[in-house]
Formats: sequence, C-alpha cells, structure tokens
Amino acid sequence: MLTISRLASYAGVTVRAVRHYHQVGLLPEPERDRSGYRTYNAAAVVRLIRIRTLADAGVPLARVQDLLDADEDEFGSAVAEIDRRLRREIRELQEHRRQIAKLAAGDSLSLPDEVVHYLDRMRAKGVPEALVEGERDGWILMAARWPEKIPEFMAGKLAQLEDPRTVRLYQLIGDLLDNGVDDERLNAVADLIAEMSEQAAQSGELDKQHEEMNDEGFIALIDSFASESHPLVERLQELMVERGWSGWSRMERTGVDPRDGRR
Amino acid sequence: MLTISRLASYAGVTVRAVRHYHQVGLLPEPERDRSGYRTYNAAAVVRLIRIRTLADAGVPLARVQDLLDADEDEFGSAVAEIDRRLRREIRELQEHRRQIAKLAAGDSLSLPDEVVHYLDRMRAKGVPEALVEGERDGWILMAARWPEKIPEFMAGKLAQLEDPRTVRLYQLIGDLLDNGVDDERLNAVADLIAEMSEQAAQSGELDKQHEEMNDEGFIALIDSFASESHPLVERLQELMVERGWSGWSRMERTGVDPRDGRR
DNA sequence: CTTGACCTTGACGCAGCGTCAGGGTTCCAC
DNA sequence: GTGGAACCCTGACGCTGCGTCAAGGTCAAG
Repeated sequence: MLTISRLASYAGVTVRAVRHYHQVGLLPEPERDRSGYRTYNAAAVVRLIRIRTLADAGVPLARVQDLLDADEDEFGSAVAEIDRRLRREIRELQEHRRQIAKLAAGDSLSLPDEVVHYLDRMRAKGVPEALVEGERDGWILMAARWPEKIPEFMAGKLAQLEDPRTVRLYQLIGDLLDNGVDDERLNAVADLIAEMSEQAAQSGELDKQHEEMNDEGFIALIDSFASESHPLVERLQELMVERGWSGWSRMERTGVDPRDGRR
Repeated sequence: MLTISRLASYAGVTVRAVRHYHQVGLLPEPERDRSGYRTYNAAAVVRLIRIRTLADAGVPLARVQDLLDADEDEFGSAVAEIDRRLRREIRELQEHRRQIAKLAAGDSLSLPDEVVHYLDRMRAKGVPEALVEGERDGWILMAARWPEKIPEFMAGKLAQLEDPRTVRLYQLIGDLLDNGVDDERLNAVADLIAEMSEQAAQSGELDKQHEEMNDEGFIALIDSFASESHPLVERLQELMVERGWSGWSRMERTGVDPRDGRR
C-alpha cells in the first residue's frame, strides 16, 4: 500500500495535484488507514498516470474523465477538437509574437504603418519632437476611430507637409514652446493658420474633411485633447475665433455650417 | 467628456476591463461627476489604447506599466524577454499537439513505443485481449518506474514470446478466465510456470531481473496489482508457493535469496 | 524523547477579466 | 410627469490547476 507522496512520486506529480484530482472527482478517494492517511494501490498509480498523460497533452481536467472512458470514436473526435484548440492557441501566440516584434521596432506602439511613416517625415522636416509626439497621440485616437481611413488621411497629411508653410508653422510653434510665448509671434502663427485654412476651404479640402470625419463628439474630444495638452493651444484657439475660425483638428468657419453655407 | 462605456468603445475594450485596469492601477481613476460617474478625457483613451496594444501583444498586465514608461533600451530587453516566453509557450503547445497525436494513434496512452509494439505482438500471437490489457497496465507502472530500461525489458519479453510455451501459457489462462476455473487446468498452468521459471533460473535470467528491477517495494506493488486484478492470479500465486516459487512479475525461489543462495 | 519527514483539512493566491446581484441616474418618448 | 431603456455604481463569485502557507496530528529513526 502506498502513501500519497509515494503514489505521487511514482506518477511524477505533486501531492497537491493528487489531492486536487480527488477534489474534482478525477481520482476516487481511496481507503484511509487508522490515522486517516490515504492508502493507495497500484491501480491508483495507473489511473493517475493516465490522467497526467492526458493533462500533459493539453486536455483540460474537466474533459479527462470523459476521455478516459470514451470509446474509440468519441476519443478520436475529442482529440481532434483538442487539437483544433491547440492550433488556435498556437496561432494566437504567434500573432502576439508578430505584434511585439512590431512594437520593438519603435513608434509603432498602437499606430498603423502609414502614421509611423508620416511621423518620421515630420522629424525629417525638422518638426520639434514635442509636436511630433502630440501628433502621434492624436493619430492614435484617429486610428482608433477611423482605422480604415488612415491611409487616405495620411496621404493628405504627407502632401500638406510638402507645403513649406506647414513646416514653418510647426517650427514657429516649437519655438514658442521652447522660448516662451509672446503675443507678436502668437499672432503670426494664428495668421498663418488662418491663411492656410482659407486656402483649404477654397480647395474644398475642408468640406471633404467634414464628410470623412463625421462625428462631432469625437472631433470635440480630440480638440479638447489638443487644448489640454498645452495652454499655448488654448490661446491659439481663441485667436483663431477672433479670425473667424473654430475647431482645431478640423477647422470650420465660425457660425457657419460648411455643409450648406447657412447657420 | 466621456462616460466609461464610450471610453471603452473608442479603445475597443469592455467596460469591465477598464474597471479592472483601474483596480490594478494601470489606468488612473478619473474625476467623478456629481452622481459618481467616472468622466474621462481623450488622454485616457490614448493611455487605454496603449495598454491594450501591449496586452494584445501578450504582455502581462503586471508588466504593462513598466513598459509604458520604459526608455528604449529597457523596452527592447523587456520585449525580448516577452518574446522568449511566447516562444516557449508555443513550443509547449506544439509538444502538446505531438502528444495528443500519439494518443489518437491508440494504445499508446501512457506507453512507450516498445511496449505498444510488444502488446501488438501479443495480440498477433492470439493472446486474449483481457490478458493483453493486464500486461498493458503492468507496463504502465514499469515504464513509470524504469523508463530507461523499457527497451531492454521489451527485448526480453519479445524473445520470450517466441517460446511456444509462453503463448500456450497465456492461452491456458485466457481459457480459464473464459470458461471458469477448475483445479486440473489450474495445476497445469502452475506446472508450466514452474517449468519456465526453473529454466529462467538456470539461464541466469532471474538473477538479471533481480539486478535490474531492484526495488522490492515496487515489485510487491505490481504483484499485488496482478493478484487484485483477478482471483485467478491469487490462486496461481498460492499454487506457485507450493512448488517453491514466490513473486509474480519477478519470480524467486521461496526462502532463498537469489543473490547469494542463502536465506 | 526528540527530530524530521510525513500526513490531514482549510483557505488564499494567481491572471484577466465575465457575469450576476442589487442598487442609482439619465434620457427619451409618450 | 411618468415609464422604460440604457446607462452608471460597488461588491463578489467564477474560471484553471494547482502552489503555498497555516495549524495541527503521525510515524520512524536515533
């Protein structure tokens, strides 16, 4: 007769595991000796080894019982199902590996490739890092809301980056961030934004943006995100209102609904 | 300002997950409105998306915090470590797949290939299935105790199976199991076992067994397993004692230690 | 008689939430 | 203003397969 620890060691499992199998009814509770110790026989070893064999093959304990007394057909289909589960889990883990490999590559934390490329272009153009990070966070939000439109958005942004005024705008703002805010340069920035907005309105660009980014609440969220990020942005938004423009990530003439020209 | 469900839907997670992240300190608790509702801003969306990005890549929540504010080097080495873990888990699952594939093949439940082959040979020789199953369970135990010696054991058993008396012995026992026990045939079986044991002793086979299966307690366990499996085996063991033999899976002259010829 | 190695039951811990239960709140329609 | 639907809140258990104390009783050796 065996004690629980000898049983466990013959089967290559821990004592705790054996007691667990008792608890879940996988292994029947054996007789006890006069001091309450469990006493096992060889049949228990065989059963325990069978349990471990299945468990080691990835069979959930809840299914081990069924499998142990399944006929050949049931066993076969059960095994096939377990194999499907294992394959799925392997696929998921491999997908995880791909994901973290991308993360290791850098900025791509939560960002589609197009955005990463755009941010790299910004840096190449000499846009200050603080602004790039602001853009990045904004695009994390955009990509969460309109993942399928990101390539189109990015194409537009890349084109915009070819306009020297865009780069100058970023550099002016970066300068304000670094060297403190003064009204003169602030107004110059606001004028520049107004000029570019005007042009975007003329070209129909703003209308297109309104169509594509058709979620007032979400746009408001992003704009608030921008203004919360730095008081400078809040000041600029006020100056823009003076110039007849509201909004930030999607500019809009004050008091005028761009879709029909009326209030 | 966002409610928890809008925050969750922007980030593509469940409300419960958001609350969980609050609980484990991954996402700071935001302000509450006057009725106690949590009110989020866009920064929370960004943070939440970042958390999910890492979690989706298989990063344990407990490490997400560190990774979010790690510098490039730390991030790289952390990612490398996580990738190692993922690879290990994939390997383990693939090992599981191999295991259950073997299980699907049949008898191999907990048995080394050599034993499976031996059992197949037994069946081919016409040994009754009940006896084959008895052998199988016995060898499950043996393989657990002496996995490295199984090839050697099986070579011996295969050779033994070529002796026509061995096959006849199994068939006689099978006959007794099927048609009920009578003393005459029982004695014939015992005589046969005695004869073969005698020969094994002469050839030094028994001494070799004693060397290789050097664990009295374990042998006693297996023998008790045999005798518990059917009263017939118990009767036979008694008859063998009358003929000067004790044991079962490893025969031994009564009262004589085979290692030195003395008591 | 004392160790040290076993044995017993009971209960918490882990990872990442899902899923009630048992409430309050907000908002919209009638 | 009054339902009802759709939210929000906290608290707590459940799942998987044991690991790991805690607080005792038992057994074998020296």
